[in-house]
Amino acid sequence: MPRPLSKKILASTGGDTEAIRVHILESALRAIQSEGLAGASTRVIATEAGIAAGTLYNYFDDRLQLLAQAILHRIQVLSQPVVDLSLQAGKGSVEGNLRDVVRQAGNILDEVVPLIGAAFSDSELLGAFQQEAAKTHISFNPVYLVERYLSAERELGRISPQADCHAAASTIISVCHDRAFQRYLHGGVGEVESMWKEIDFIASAIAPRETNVGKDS
Amino acid sequence: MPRPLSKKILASTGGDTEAIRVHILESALRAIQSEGLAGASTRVIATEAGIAAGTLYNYFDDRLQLLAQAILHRIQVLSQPVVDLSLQAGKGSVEGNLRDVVRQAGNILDEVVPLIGAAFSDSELLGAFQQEAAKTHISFNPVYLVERYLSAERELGRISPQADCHAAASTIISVCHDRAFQRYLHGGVGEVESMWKEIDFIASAIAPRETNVGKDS
Amino acid sequence: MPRPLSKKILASTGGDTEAIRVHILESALRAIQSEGLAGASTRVIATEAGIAAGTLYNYFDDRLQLLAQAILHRIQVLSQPVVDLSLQAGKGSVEGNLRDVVRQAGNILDEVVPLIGAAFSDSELLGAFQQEAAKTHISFNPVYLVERYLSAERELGRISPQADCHAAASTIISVCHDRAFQRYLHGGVGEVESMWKEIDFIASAIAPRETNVGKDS
Amino acid sequence: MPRPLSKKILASTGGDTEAIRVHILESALRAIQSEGLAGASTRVIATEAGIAAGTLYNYFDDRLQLLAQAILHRIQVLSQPVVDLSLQAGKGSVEGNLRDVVRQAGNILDEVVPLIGAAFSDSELLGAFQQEAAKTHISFNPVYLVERYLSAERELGRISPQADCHAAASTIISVCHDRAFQRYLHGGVGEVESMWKEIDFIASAIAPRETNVGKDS
DNA sequence: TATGAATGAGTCTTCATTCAT
DNA sequence: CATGAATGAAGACTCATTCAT
Repeated sequence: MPRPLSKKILASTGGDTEAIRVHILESALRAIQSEGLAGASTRVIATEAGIAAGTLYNYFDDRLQLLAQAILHRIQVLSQPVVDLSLQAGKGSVEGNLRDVVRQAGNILDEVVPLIGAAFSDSELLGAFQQEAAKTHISFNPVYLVERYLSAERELGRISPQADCHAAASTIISVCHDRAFQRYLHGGVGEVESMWKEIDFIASAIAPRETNVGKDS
Repeated sequence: MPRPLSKKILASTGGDTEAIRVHILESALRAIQSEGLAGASTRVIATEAGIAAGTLYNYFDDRLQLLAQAILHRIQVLSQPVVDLSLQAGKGSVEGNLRDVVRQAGNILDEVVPLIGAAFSDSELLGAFQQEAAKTHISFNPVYLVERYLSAERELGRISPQADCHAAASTIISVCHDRAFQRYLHGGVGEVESMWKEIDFIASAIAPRETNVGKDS
Repeated sequence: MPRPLSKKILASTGGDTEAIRVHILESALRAIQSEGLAGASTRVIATEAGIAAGTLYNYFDDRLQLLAQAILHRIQVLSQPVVDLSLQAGKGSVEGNLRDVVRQAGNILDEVVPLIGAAFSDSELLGAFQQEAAKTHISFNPVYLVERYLSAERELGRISPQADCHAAASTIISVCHDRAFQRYLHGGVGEVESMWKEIDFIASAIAPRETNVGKDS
Repeated sequence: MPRPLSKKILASTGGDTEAIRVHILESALRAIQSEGLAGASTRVIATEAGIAAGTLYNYFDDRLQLLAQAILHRIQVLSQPVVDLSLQAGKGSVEGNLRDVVRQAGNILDEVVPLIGAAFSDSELLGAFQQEAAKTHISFNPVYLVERYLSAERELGRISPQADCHAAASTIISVCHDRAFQRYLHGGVGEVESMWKEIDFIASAIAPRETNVGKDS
C-alpha cells in the first residue's frame, strides 16, 4: 500500500526518474564496495538505497544489469575530473609531470580495479558489463591524454624527437594498471612509490639524448 | 548405491588417491573456465568430474579450498615449461628474444588472468587462494627471469651498460599483464601483436647507443 | 510463481501477519509432536503449514528460534486456563482438591513434558529455548499455586498448623512431573490414577492430627 | 585391505566379540556426552572407538540401535553399585539415611537424565530405546530399594506403623527425578541440598507420632 | 572380518524475482 | 509507480549406509 518514495529520497532526487536511477546505482556501488560483489544482494542494495526490493525492477531489468551499470557509472564518474595533462607541457620537469599523472591514475585505479576485478568472477556479469560498456561511449582513454602531453613536450624539445610518444604513454599506463592490480591482489596500499623506478626508466628512454647534445656542442 | 568410482575414472586414475584429486582439480578448472568462478558450484564440479557431490569432500575441506587449489594447480602446470630465457643471451636479437618471452607470457597469462582475476571478487576466495599459495612454492617470477636475461645481455655488451635491467624487466611484464587483462576484459583474443610497439620502445630504451657512438667516432 | 498465500491460510488468518506467525507456530508444534523434534525439519514444518520453505524465514530467524517459540507458545496456551486453586480453599476435601490439581497438571504435563524434554538433546535448542523463555513472562509456577492454596487451607485450620506448605506443594508437583516423564518414557497413557497413593500420602502428612486431638480430648 | 582390529583394541578386548561390542557402546556414550546426541554421528563414534565406520555395522543394525543400547548400557552400569539401603535400617537416623540415598540417586540421575532426555527428541530413537528397554530386564528399581528399607525401619519401630512405605518411597524417588531434570534444564549444578526440605517433609510424615507417644506415656 | 571411499538424499538457509495491493 | 510477502530453485555441506577389497 505504500505509494510515495521516502521523503528523504524524493528530496534529494526531486522525484526525477533519472536521478533516482543514479541514486540506486550509487547505493549499489556502496553495497559492492562494502559487502563484496556476492554480498551485494538485491535486498542489501534496496536497503542501502532506502527503497523496497521490488522497486529496483522499475529501474533495471535485473540484478546483473544493475551491477554492471553501477560499476560503469562509478568508473565514468571517477574518470571525469582527469586533468588535461597537456596543459602542463613545458612546465616543471617531464619526469615530475609523469609522476603526477601516475599518482593520479593510481588513486583512480585503486578504486576501479576491485570493481573491474569483480566482473571477472561471474561470466554473466562480465557479459553484462561488456554489453553495457559497449553502449557507453568511454571517451576517456588515459593513454591518449598522456600521449598528447608527450607530443606537446616533444614539440617543445623537452623530449627526444625520435621518441614514440604513443608507445611510451601506453607503457606508462600499463605499468599503472598492473601495479594497481598487484596492490589489490597483495593487499598492498599506498605503494605508488614502487613505480618510480619504472617511470624513471621510461622518462629517461624518451629524454633528449643529452650525450649527443653535449658531444655535438 | 554408494559403490565404486565410475569405470571411466578408475581407468584414467588407476584408483590412485592423488590421481583422483588431480582429476577433480582439473574438472573444477574446466568448470571455472566454462561457467565462471561463481558458476562453479559443487554440483557443477562434481558433474564435470563424473562423481557424486559428496565425494568432493573426501578430497577437499570445502568448495573454496578446492577452487583455490584448482587455480593454483593450473598455474603450476602452466608455469612448468617456461624456458630459461637467460640461455638465449647472445643469440638472435635482444628485441626478438623479448618478443619471444612476451609471446610466451601472453599465452600463459591469457589463461592465468581470468583465474587470478576471479579471486578478486571474493575476499574469502582470495584468502583461501593466498593460504594455498603460501603452502605451494611458486618460484616462477617472470620479472626475475627477464631481468636475469637482460643482465646477461648487458654483460655481453648487447644492451647499454647504464640500463636499469630490473626496471626494464618489470616494465615489460607489466605490459604483458595489462594486455592480458585488456584482452580478457574486452573479449579480444590473440592480439599479442598490439604489444610490439611497446616492446620495441623498451628494447630501444635499453639498446646501446651504438648509432651515437658510431656518429661520434 | 511467488504470489499469494494459499486461500485456505488467508481465510483462516485474514492475512494478518501475527495470525500467520501463530499459524506457523502451531504447524511447527504439530510437526514436532508427530515427527519428533529431530524430524521437524524446515521442510516438514513448511509442508504442514502449507507454505513454501523460504516463507518461514520471513517470520523467524532460523529453525531453532521457530522451534523454541513453537514450544513456548504451546506452553503458554496450555497454562492459560489454570484454575486459581486458592479459590477452592475451604470447599470439598483437601485431598479431593489436591487430586483435582494433580489431574489438571497431569493433562498439561502430558503434553508439555515431551516438548520440554526435546530440548534436552540439543544444547543449541536449549539455548534458544532459554533465550526465548527469557523474553516471555511465564508467571505460571504451579508450585506457588499449590502452596498458596495450602496456606489458605492452613489458615482455615483444615491442615496442620505445623505443615510446611512449600515443601508439600513442591513435593506434589515433583510427583506430577516425574509421573508425566514416566508416562512419556514408557509410552504409558492416562495413568494419572497411579498417583493417588502418593497424593494421599502427602495429604495425610499435612492433615491436622484430628484423630489424636480427638482421642486426647 | 586392513584386516585386524587395532592392537590397542585387541589388547583391551582380547578380540572377544562381546567385549568389542561393549567397547563400542562405551565409545558411543562418550560421543553422546561430549558432542550431544545429534553430534554423535557414526563417524564420531567410530573415531572415538578407534575403528572404521563400516565396522560398526558388524555389531549393530544401525545407528539408532547403537545409540539406544549405548544409553541403556550406561544406565545399567550406573545402577549396578546402588547400595542395599535396607542394610542401614536401624543405624543412624532415618532422615540421615534418606538423605544419603537421595544424594546417591542424585549423582546417578545427574548422568542418567541427559541420556534419557536425549531420547525424547527423536521419536525413532525413543522407539528404539523403548524396544531395547523392553528386552532388558531392569531389576533395578530404586523405589523398591527405598521401600524395603522403610519397611525394615517400620519393623524396628523407627517409623510410624501406619506409614505407607511404598507411597513414601515412590514420592522420594519422584522428587529425586524431578530435581535432576530441573538441575539439567536450568544448568544448575550440585544443588542437591535444595531437596532437603522436601526430604525432611517426607521423613516427618512417616515419623512415629511422638506427640501421641508423649501423650500416651 | 575390518576397512574406508563412494554415494546421494537430505539439511538449513539465501535470494532474485513476481505481483496483488 | 512503490511495496514487500511469497516463492522455490539453488547453494554448500553432512552423514548413515554399502560393499569391493
